[in-house]
Amino acid sequence: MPLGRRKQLILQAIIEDYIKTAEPVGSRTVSKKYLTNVSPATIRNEMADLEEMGYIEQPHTSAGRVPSDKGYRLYVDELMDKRTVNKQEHEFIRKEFMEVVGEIDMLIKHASRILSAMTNYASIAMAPQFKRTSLKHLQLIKVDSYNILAVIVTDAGIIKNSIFRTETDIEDGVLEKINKILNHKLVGLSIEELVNMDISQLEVGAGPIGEYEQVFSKVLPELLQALRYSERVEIFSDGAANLLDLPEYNDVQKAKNFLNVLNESELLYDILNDVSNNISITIGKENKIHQLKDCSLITATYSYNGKIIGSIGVLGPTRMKYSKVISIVDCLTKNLSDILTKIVKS
Amino acid sequence: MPLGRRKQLILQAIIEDYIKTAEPVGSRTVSKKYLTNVSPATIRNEMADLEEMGYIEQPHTSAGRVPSDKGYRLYVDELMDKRTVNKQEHEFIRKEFMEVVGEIDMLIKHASRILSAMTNYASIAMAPQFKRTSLKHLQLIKVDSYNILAVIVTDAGIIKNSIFRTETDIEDGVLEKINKILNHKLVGLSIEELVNMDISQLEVGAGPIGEYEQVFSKVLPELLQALRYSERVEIFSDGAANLLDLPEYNDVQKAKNFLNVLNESELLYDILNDVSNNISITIGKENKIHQLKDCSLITATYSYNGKIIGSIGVLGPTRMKYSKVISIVDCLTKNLSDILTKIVKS
DNA sequence: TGTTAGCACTCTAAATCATTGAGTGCTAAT
DNA sequence: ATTAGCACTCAATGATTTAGAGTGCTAACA
Repeated sequence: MPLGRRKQLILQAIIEDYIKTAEPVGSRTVSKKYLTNVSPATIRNEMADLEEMGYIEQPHTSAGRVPSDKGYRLYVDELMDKRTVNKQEHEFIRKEFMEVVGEIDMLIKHASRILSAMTNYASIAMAPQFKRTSLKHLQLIKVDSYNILAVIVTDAGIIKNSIFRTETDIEDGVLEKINKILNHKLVGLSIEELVNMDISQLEVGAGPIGEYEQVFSKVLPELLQALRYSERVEIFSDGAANLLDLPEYNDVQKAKNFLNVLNESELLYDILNDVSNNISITIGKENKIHQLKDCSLITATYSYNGKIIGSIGVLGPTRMKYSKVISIVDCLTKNLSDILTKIVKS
Repeated sequence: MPLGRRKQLILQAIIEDYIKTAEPVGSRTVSKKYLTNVSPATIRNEMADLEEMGYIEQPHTSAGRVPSDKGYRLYVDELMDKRTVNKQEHEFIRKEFMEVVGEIDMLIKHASRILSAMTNYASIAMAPQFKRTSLKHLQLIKVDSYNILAVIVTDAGIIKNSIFRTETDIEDGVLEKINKILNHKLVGLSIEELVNMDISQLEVGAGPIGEYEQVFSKVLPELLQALRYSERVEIFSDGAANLLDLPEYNDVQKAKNFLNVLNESELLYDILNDVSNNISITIGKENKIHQLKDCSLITATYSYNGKIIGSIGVLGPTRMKYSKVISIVDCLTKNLSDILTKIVKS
């Protein structure tokens, strides 16, 4: 049953007023501020219908109405005005990204900070997923007689290091050769392929490898181990304190719940990892994590060279400024993708 | 004026009871639970004295007494029973450290997590300060025609990477030579020395350098830049949510203040950086950061090969379980130092 | 002289109660 | 179909009371 036009307007009014004020919205308010040519009584009737349909709820008999998750969902999908970032916001994002230097993880961390600063909600971000990138350069370095450092460079400028021991003192020249061979064989493969690779397949390869087989059989497993270990991805979050300003978190217990989630990298990883669409919006109980049943989450992916390598998002109350947040998240991830792609190309 | 013995006992009783309960302590309580052979009236007299001397305070006329910062200070310095970690705790720390793998920063992060889990307060930690370590190995790697990756390995297994561009396509052989020269000249120097080094001094050095001067003059500044940039040290914190369980943070505003401090890496860096003694205890208003005037901070340094390279600490209310926390922080940093030293040697 | 019992006094926290007002649902009139 | 009118509900607010924990002081005591 498609909602009548007036019902839509009333629902929209209720949601937008509630987003602003966090107070239940009464018929009088709607009539005065939003639908000035309709009387409160009429609106009351409509509201009763909307409640019956499950779009709004009443905290108690003598209070106004509050949007339900279903209401927010309709709002986001159909009712809301979809805005884009304004000039100042766009400029702000651009500027903030200008002054970033250093490792790529720091760039993501910074992006997270920007996001929480601009939205006044909490933000979470996942550093580029190593496994989604592909090998660009690999180098084994002899740090001292018994320690070898593997340096792995992939797409998007991600660099990983791993130190491991060997019992035998490998000659510089040999390592040099091994480096050449490995790079020749492996560069261009995705890390995911590498990790699942059958080592033996490589070992029985063509000519020159056999010569160093001993060293290989020592070094390769360690290298794969390092690769596997690096699959773990850093998770950042920022702006948790912002939420304490919101009336819904006046209850310290709720705030604590929330903070606990933000500290569980595993959980956040799960949240950020199952993002497939470009922008994903999760409202209240739609959330898999039950601790977040009063929260909404807006995430978006960022990519390198058109390939999705990570995601970043905003976590706030269901009473969220959806339109604003969506536009900001969208703009931010686009900028982020651009920068990532540029950094490496330029 | 040295406090009389009985006054000491009373002060100790008040502090320990207050640490447990967070409720002002009355004369009756002290008489009943701690000094059973002294009447409440007598204790009242003593308490009036203690208050005059500034060791305790009265929230309001008809309440019990609460320790002042000065009182806690005396308690920590002279009154408190100095305990050490018990077997379970010791075992717990040992075990937790066993299963750590991966980068050194992760080790510190994990240490921070252990600390907050064991104490139920918030913990902060500083990753090893790059500048306090010395160069072990340096390698420039050609990633592709125009990008060079500098890998810097120092003491305690710290590894830093930096990618930079060159306009000229440097030959592999040349880079190889430069690596040799740089390592020969620079290995063993502390990063601090390196950073403050006069480049020209190196450039006009003996024989073989001249040959590659052009390349050198391109590469060295970038390298120094990378070193300087790496001086920034990662700061971790954990367990902030623990504090929300404490009655003193029932006030959301206070909690927010606190969280904000924990998000300001700069502030935390300052806090952790000015640690000179092995263990340092800062109580309430002794703290330089005014936002922490209701908190106590216990920090300790950890070291590699006897050289201090970082520190880690616990942040909680002034009503902190000093003895317990001190023993845990002490044990943890000792273990950490051991492990750091072992990792690299073994 | 140090200690203690007794007592009046203070002040917060909790409980109780009345009041206010925002908002509703229903009915009847338009 | 819309709206004015009205009785009703219920949370929030504030005033008032009560209870009790704790103090300081005085006077008695060892």
